This record gives sequence, structure tokens and C-alpha cells, in this order.
Amino acid sequence: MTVPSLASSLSDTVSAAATSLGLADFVAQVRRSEHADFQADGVLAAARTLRRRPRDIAAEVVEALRADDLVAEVAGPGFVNLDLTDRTLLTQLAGRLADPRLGVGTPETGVTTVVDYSQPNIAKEMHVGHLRSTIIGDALVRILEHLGGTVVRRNHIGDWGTQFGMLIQYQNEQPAAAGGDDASMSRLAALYRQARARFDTDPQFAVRARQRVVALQGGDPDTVAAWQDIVAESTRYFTEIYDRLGVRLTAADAVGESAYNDALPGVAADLAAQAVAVPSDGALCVFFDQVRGPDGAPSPLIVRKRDGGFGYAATDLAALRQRVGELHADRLLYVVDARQSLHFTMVFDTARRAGWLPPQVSAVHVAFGTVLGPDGRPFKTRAGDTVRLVDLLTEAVDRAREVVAAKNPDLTGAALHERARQVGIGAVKYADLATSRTRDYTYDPQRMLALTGNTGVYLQYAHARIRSLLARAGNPAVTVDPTTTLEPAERALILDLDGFADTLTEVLTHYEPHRLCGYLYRLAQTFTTFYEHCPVLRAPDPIRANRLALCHLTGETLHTGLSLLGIPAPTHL
RNA sequence: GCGCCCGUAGCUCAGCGGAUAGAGCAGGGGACUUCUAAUCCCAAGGCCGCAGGUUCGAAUCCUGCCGGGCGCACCA
Repeated sequence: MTVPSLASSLSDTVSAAATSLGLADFVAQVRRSEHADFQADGVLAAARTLRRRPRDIAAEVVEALRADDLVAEVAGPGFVNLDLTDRTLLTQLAGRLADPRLGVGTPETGVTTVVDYSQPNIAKEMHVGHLRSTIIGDALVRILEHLGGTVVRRNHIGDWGTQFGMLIQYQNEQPAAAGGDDASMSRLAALYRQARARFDTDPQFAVRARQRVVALQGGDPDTVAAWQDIVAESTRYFTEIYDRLGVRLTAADAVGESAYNDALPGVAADLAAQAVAVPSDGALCVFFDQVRGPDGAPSPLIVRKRDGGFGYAATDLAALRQRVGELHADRLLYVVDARQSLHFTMVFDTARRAGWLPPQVSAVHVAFGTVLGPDGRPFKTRAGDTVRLVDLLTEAVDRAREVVAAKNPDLTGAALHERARQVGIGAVKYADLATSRTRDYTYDPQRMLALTGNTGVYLQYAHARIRSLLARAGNPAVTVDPTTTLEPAERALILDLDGFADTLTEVLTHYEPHRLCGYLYRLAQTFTTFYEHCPVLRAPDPIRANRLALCHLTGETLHTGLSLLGIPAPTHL
């Protein structure tokens, strides 16, 4: 059963009190405060429109709030401080514990969201950019689903385009150099590099490669078969990485660019018929008032190229139309690099104009910044190559294994490996999710894998400690006695715990998972303060039982919160 | 030229209209016969890029600068 947060309940209470006083426009903003449990803001703003003294209004509100379980008082220039009784806090604690969902509601019920994320390219290695998209998208998917939403995952894989002509042609001409029958991702990556180099330096090969593209698009059986082999091999590889990452993307979620091929002529024809797109230099383009190039000339979204081919604008439009029209999406999320922001602005605008994106359907480019190395430059190896995602994950897990083994010598073999995986992958994900997504992100393996401070491990450790404590107590049934007197550290913990559901909805207002990271980190710190100040097992009942209940809810909240970030929370570290 | 993002402690970052701007890391000083010290406590560290404006109140909103990053016609 949904348990409204204390903050939202108080907001209702204060608003009702203000209404009873005739303060019609009063909007109570209740938030946590250093000076009380909560503070209600809004009096100062109301005072101006009413032309009255703020403290007088605040005093009236306080008077109207008079109740047994609430202490309200005027503070400063016109703040209303709100303090709740221990009994109220303990009752709230009991309410959350009584619900398997910790009282979190399902405000997303009935809302369908299509989330487009990960987007690796066939025959190319995944790198840190894909990692960001994958991790952020996965967290958003989990949170949307947890709040009752319907989610369609879409992995818009780069499985089509001119580079496949190059790849297949090179493979045909140089079967040995391309690694023969040895089908693997490293073979494909090497093939890609060699084919690219040949394409750039040998004009005659480039001509043959372009002819091969025509053959592919024309459905030549041998060429199509070669393409399918390459796609299948890459897809197996991606699935392997998703499994390693603990990301819930499957082959079924992969709907690549090629899936929209048949729809592209229709997209172009409809846009042309509606005059949304117009011919320009032989291409079919959509223009925008504000979008201009360096020369001052309008810059288009190119729906169909001069040679008659389609680029990714057409593909994105086809996908969008299908997601709204056939999948009945209420919301479209694109977890893509911030550098694509102009592209999405144009695509969304075009779709609006064409009527494919009705006003009630939102489309959001969930942009993230470039991944930088410790030197502040785009993250590359010392040789200047893109860092392979697999290498990065392997390094993270290896280092985690060393740390885990050092702290927990009894752990060996498969158990050690599993623990190292949970810690290492968790560290990578947390480091990526914890910073606000729009800014460029400094990827520093040293810092992230130090496994100390504000990291995933800190949270995993806090969780494991709680599980250990509860196990030591014999995992008793949870009971809450609402009549005990609370220590400040206990009050702070209950108040923090109560903010979980509100944090999740806050994450969805701007699709910012880092807010959940910040919440969980604060919660872990508050718990640690409680842990240092309030003995649990040694305390006499009913205080002991209440503290065990606090531990229980904290453990559950950390576990749920971490899992919503896609981070495992083992019972032991 | 136009557009988007970013300038907060030495470093990496939170905070984005409310009371005295916070954390982590690094560096300094402490705390383990104690429920996991992968932890905690204390001290130190700030013209919140600059200048105006709006407001009872601005790191937060608006305008203009400065500095950095990234986009802007046939790659995706």
C-alpha cells in the first residue's frame, strides 16, 4: 500500500490550513530543514501579494496548524518550522515496513515509455560512450518500471549503412587477412579497421565497396548472407557484454536501423506530400528558422540524400513514427550523447510538424556529456585508440578482486569471482551514474576503483553491514513500538528513509539518476551516524526492536535503490 | 556567425529561489580487546568565472561579457 511521505502529507496539511485562512494562492513548499524536521516556505511570497507582514501571516498559519502531533512555530522573517512527534515518525516507519514496496506508489501506471539506449554499432567495439548510454538507460528503465510504468526498451543498433559494403567487399577480397573463419568480435573489429584503411587509401576499392552497398540494398543473396553473419556475430557479443554488465537488454530489444528500411520511402513521401520536407540540391530536406550553418545559410535535416539513399534522420523519423503510432508510446526517451542535441531538436520538430508526434506525447533527448580521460581529453588509450569496454570492465573486476580478497581472505574461487564482479561492475556503474549526466564526465579508473569514499562499494558495504547485523540478531520479525523516545540520529534516519519515494519521482522529472545516487549516499551516511551513536543489539527492548526495524528498512531501501540503479547489493562483502 | 552544454574548496563533484554554500579525494590530527575500521570523529581549506538586473531573499532566475567543450548539407 502506498504510504504518502511525511513531506507531502505536511504540504497538504499546511495548504489546507492556509486555505482555511483565506490564503487562496498560498502554495506550501515543505522541505527538510536544518532548524526543524521540516520547514514550510511560501508565507514570504504570499505576504507580498497580500501586502501584509510575513510574520503575522506565519503566526496565523501556525495557529491554524495547532495539533497534538505537530509542533509549528514561526522562525526568522516568516518561515514556518514543523516538528513531528516521535510517535508520528515511528508510525510512519511501521507503515513503510508493512509494505513490500516500502510504501512507494505507482504513479507511472498506464504510461508507456519507449526508452532508446545503448546503440552500439555492428562490427565495432563498444566503448565508454555506449557504456554511459547503457547504464543511464538501464537505470531509467528500472525506475520507470518500479513506479508502475510500461516500458519498451529499444536498442537502436547501427546495423546498416555504407560501411557494410566496405566490410563485406574487403572480406571477400582478403579472406585470409580478415582472419578466415575465425568468427569473433576481435576479428570483426580488425576487419573494420583494415577495410576502413583500404577504403580511405584505395579509390578503386572504394568504388567496389560502394557497388557492394548497392548489392546489399538490392538484396543480393550472397551479400545479404554475409551481412547477416556479421550482424549475428556482433549481436552475440553485445549480449555477452550486457550479461556481464547485468543490464537487462536482450536480443529481443535490439531493433536496428535496418528494421526501418521498408518504411523510409514512405517517411520521405509523407513529409514531401505535407511540404514539411522540400527538395534542395537534389536532396529532400526539412528546414528550420533558427538553424543556420557557419555561412548563414539554413541547415537542413536531410531526409533523403541526393543519391536517393537514406541517412539516420530518416531512420530516426521512421522509428519515432512507429513508436508513437504502433507502440502507442506516451513518452519517448533517447539516451544519447549530448553532441546529437541539434539532430534531435530537428527530428522532434519535424515529427511535430508532420503530426507524428502529438502534443500529449513527450519526446526527450536524455543527453549525456562526453567521457573524458584523467587528462581532460576524450578518453583514449595512450596510443590514442578508443578504450574497449571489455578491457575496462575486466580491469575493474580484477582490481575489485584484489581488494575483496585482501579484506576477505576466506573467499576463493567462483565465490570470490562473483563478489569481485558485483563490486567492480557496481563501482563502474555508480561512478557513471553519480554525476549529473549533462556535463562531461571524467572517467578516472584510479578514483573509481579506489573503492573508498563516495562509491558504489560504500553503499554495498553499508548494506552488507546491516544484513550482517540483522543476521546476528537472528533476523527477527519486524515490530515497531511507537511509544519509545527517539535519539536525534534515529529521527534523522527515519526522515531520510521517508524520502525514498519522493526521490524516485524526482529522478523522473528530469530523468536524472544521479539524484538517486545522492539520496542513497546521504542515507548511508545518516545510517552510519546512527550506527555509531545507537547500539542496536545491546539495547533493551523495545528500543532494540525499533532499532532493528530501522536497520531493516534502511537495508531494504539501500537494496531496492541500488537495484534500481542496476547495482547488485550482496549480503556480504 | 548561430546554437547547445559547462565554469562552485588544490582535484572530482553535489546543491539550481530560502536561514551559516556541502560531500568525496588529496594533505594535517585523532579513534579498532566493541553490532564488519571497506568505517567514523576533529581541524583546515570558498570574490559559487566577471558585471549588471529581478526579488523580502540569488550559487540558483534574466541580460551582457570572459573562459572551456561540442555541434551546425548528404558519416551515424
